[in-house]
Amino acid sequence: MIDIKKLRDNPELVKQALRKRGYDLDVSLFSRLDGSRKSLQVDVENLQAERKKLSAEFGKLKSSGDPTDELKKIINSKNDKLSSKEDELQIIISQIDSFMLDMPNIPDDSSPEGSDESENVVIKKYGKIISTNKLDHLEITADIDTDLASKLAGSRFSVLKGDIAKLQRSLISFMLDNAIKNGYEEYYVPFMANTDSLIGTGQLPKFEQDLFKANENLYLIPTAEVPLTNLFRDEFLNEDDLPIKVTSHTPCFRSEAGSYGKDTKGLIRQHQFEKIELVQITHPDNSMTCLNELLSNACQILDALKLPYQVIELCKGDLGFSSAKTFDIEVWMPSQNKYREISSCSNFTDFQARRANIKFKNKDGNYYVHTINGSGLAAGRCLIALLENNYNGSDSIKVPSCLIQYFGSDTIKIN
RNA sequence: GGAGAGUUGGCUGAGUGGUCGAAAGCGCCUCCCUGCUAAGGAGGUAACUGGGCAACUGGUUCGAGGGUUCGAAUCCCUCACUCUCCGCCA
Repeated sequence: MIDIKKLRDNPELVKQALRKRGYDLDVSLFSRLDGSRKSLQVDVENLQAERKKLSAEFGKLKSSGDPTDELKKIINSKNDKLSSKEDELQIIISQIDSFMLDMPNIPDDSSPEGSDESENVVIKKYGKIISTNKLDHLEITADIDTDLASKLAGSRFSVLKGDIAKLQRSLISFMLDNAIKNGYEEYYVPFMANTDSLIGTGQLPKFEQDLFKANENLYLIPTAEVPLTNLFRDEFLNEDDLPIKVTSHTPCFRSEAGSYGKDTKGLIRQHQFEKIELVQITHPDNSMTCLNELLSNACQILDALKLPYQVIELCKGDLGFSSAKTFDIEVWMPSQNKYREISSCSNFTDFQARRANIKFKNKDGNYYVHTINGSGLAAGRCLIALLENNYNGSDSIKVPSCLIQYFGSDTIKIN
């Protein structure tokens, strides 16, 4: 949620900033709503103040034994007026609330201009593309079984067997240990989240169709960003404790509504996948520095795995709903002959902090923190990148040296 | 699943119809004292929000939502959550 004061004071400025990400802000609707809010609120508060005074008088009359009938009549008629005004005000306020909740974050000035992904900017390339392998991960190993998964659950699920399952587990352990080494505290969290949490991080109310709903108030998490960030919801944090760095490995669940026909084969786009998430709760003064640190924390994984990748900076038009600035890390997928997203590292500035009410106090006042997060990394996609890049073309896959201590061997034999 | 207790400020916790946005303690801030530190003393310190250039001045909020009442942290109803005991269970 953006600062409503900013919107009141500079609606045109906000409108222009949001236009760059393709959002058309209805300024006249907002000023109409906010105008009615203002006059109604003044009326309501005046009536409330009057009632307070009259009720106190009533109490005095009552205790001195004087008649109260006349005053009661006056108060009652004021109350009638008050409650109808209150109802009107309530309606306007809830309209303003949903207006604000539907509005995306304002892009950071430093994000490149552009209207869609074609205008994203490559800012770093790492590693040499050496694999000439054309086989995809399903063709390389039979131990990734999507047919079996469809018997169990349906399309967009997978069953991993034997060394492949173990390799994914090794990746997860390596990534977590790396995060811990970088100062993140590991958490184990619920894989379901309530609506307040999902509103806090920005998935609700706008993107309900992307989530799996378990019951009236519970959803499967689409990313550990949700539980990790909401650990701090409605908290006052210690300014000296910032930045707070936390991490967790969780499965992530996405309905992938609207992605029919996209990435239908293999593990690229699944309803359920494993991910290590990095989250930082930062001081607003240095959140961009923290974002760069988090980005390099994520890149370290691919460096260690020796997988070719590139980092791109999203242009304003391609930013996610809650983000002010985003770097995507894309790993080389030989079978597709292109880079695919394996992490998205974003600075949400105070957007999530406002929704989730995460603040710190110092002697000058109360301030919203900034929130930063990114995958470090998506384990499923990392697994297939590893298989495809490290396949020897016939019968084995090389295990990178950083994983050997977890996996227990330097090669995977395949049939 | 059964029975009971609870949810109050940054934290602990008192408060059963008006004098309560709320005692006390902790924490924090300012000052005094002290060679330094510790201890001690004085004062200050909830959040959100409206109006106003400002000084300032209103309103809301005691888990959430309804109700009773001139007036609700306090009484009634519904719901959520937490804890304890019993049952069941990985």
